[in-house]
Amino acid sequence: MNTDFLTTLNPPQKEAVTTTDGPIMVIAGAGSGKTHVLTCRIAYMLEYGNEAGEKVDSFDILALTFTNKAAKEMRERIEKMVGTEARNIWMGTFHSIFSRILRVQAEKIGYSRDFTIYDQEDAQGLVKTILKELKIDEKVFKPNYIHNRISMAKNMLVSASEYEQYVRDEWSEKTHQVYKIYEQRLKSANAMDFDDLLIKPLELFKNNPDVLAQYQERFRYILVDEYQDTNHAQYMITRYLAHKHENITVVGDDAQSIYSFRGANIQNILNFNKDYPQAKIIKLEQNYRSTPNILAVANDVIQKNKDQIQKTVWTANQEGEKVTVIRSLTEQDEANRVADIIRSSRYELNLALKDFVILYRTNAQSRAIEEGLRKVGIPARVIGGMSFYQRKEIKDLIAYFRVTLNDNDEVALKRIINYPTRGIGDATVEKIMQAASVSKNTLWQVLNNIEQYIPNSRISGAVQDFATMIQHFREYNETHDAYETAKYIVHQCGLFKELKSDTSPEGVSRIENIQELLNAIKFFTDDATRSDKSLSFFLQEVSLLTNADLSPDEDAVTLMTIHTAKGLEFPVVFVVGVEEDLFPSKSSLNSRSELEEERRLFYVAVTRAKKRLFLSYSEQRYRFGNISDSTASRFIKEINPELLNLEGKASQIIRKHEKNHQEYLQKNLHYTTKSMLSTQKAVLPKEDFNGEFIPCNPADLQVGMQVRHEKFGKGKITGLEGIGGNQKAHVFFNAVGNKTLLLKYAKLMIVQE
DNA sequence: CCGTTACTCGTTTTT
DNA sequence: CGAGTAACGG
Repeated sequence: MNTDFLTTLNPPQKEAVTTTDGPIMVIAGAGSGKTHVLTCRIAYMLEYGNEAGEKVDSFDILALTFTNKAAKEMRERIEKMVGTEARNIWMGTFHSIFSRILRVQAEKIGYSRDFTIYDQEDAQGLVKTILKELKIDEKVFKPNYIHNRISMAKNMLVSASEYEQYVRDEWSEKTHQVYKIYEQRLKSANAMDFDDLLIKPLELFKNNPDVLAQYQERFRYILVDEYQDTNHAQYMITRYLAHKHENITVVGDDAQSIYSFRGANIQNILNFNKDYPQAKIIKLEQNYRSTPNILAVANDVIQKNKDQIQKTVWTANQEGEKVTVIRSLTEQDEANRVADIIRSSRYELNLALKDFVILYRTNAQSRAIEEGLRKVGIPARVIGGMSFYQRKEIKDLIAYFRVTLNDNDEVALKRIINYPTRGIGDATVEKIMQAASVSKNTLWQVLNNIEQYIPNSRISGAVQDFATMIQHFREYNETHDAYETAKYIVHQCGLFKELKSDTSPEGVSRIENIQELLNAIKFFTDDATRSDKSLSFFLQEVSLLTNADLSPDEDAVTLMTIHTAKGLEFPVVFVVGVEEDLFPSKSSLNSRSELEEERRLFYVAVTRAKKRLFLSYSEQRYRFGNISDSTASRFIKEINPELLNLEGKASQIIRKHEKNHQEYLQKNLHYTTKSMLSTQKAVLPKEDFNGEFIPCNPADLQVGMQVRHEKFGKGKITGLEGIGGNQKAHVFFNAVGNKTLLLKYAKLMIVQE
């Protein structure tokens, strides 16, 4: 190990690294080398031991990070310093670490270890189902609002029954009603939502002192990064675990607390020394990232906030340029100007495209920017928004995996029971749910013995077939790894066939996405360092992925929300849409604390920049399809004007570098973005049929006959099925391909050869 | 039962 | 403008 690393640290950094024992709070200003300190600290403990001179075992360290990516990077850096010992450290997000622990301890809290994790969409879907069942108007009581209230309650450790005491209006009353059933349904689905991954460990610890003692002993050294964004449940977890040894280090910056909307409590960091009166507080105030100008802008704005820990972030870095404020007329204009500046300054500063980032307040803003970059041929990578694993086709396939592994997964089951369509409609699903709830049996039992619960039903055959198919998947999975099982399911469940028949650009891209998921699973199964190659384990990992975790390494400009950019740095940063009502967001103007959070968000945005920073606003912006006027954000007005350059000199620089850009385009002509895929629908070719349309008697139809349909034109019957009113014909139409028609309604005319 | 069409309503931010 | 839902016709 390189023993010189201590000399690379400034005095407070060194203190943060070498003070190994007892409670410590490190206030790490933006760009103060926090990650470096954390890595050195862990390496130091492993290499030199604690203050008593004992070596610290890598298995005894628990490090909680904000994203899985941060954990991965830190682990790699530690491994470079101390070797493979680094692999034993428990390092990851709260959610991933405790889902791991809950798998092992599942039986103790009444779950089985194959429990499913419901993401936001799944959880909201369940709330919606419950609202429907309770006949509560979901137009008024929106599922996402109700779910949000439930989630907040769970974060605050208020159970469904305890929630009753907070009922004071119609909203809280309905929330209470739904909350109770929501919890039951999660339980009977053997599922946990994101909040449960933090609450259930507390339940486990409370009811099993021996288990708590075991983990307290194991995690002798606890480290929590981004402590300013922990919520109450996370706070309680750390208190429980640290209670015995009190070797807890929390690292954070109150000025960067930006997640209160999901329950983060800034008081956790502001009150740390009340919880641990003997705590040592170390402030890292020297910034190594940004120019003095950029830092001055950040400080100007943040000092308007009342609630904060006193600190002075400063830098010894070289004087840079002024911060440029870009003012545009429209959002297209804004996008064009950003694109222009990128294509000129990349040559002027000799930067790669991935050195540029464009940050915005809301995901919806990415479109205009993407379009502007695409026009001049600059590749862009949009992080977040609809991420890969949230796409419909991916979620559909994953729902098949989920049902295969956990047959009580209600949400996943509903999603796939009739997709691709197999004749089990809403009405039938409703009946099945009813039967399960009345008989107090699981959904799976009902499905498997459908005749017993819903006798003489028309659709029992279809339901039985579905159940048998899932049963096959389950058996196959027992003897195969994740990739083999996934491939088997894709081809057997009908999804692949369904998508293959769709030849539109979106259909093709869906097939590609399915293929990409299979590749990801293959990559997972081929990973030699993994011991568990089951589909179950793959799913567990996938459900906890975050935006920041997906990082293909092509050279492209990055677009993301400011929230996603937390913890990152870029040579050149554009903050776009710095307008009143957008940033600060309109909905934050009701309270001082919400406005202060917006200001912290602005602080985070500004402090991502190393060399150059642009703040951009437009005088007009599309909102809900209408153009509306906007003005510069109050945050811009809070900056000392001397730090700002109000007019960029974009145009001259562009002319100077236009030739370089043209050469670049020549070399990269193949470049396209996904957003270029057109969404146009297939247009039916006009047919030269002018005769009178006379529908035939369905009984006269035979396989192989040429027929004509009023809308679809000419086709050939490829199959007939069903009897009486339920008779269907499969017809291959020249214009639109295969269709299944219910002959009760569809009129066909026999074409005489 | 299924697909198409007409309307409504919304944007914070995410593990 | 676009996603998502209700209503309807085949």
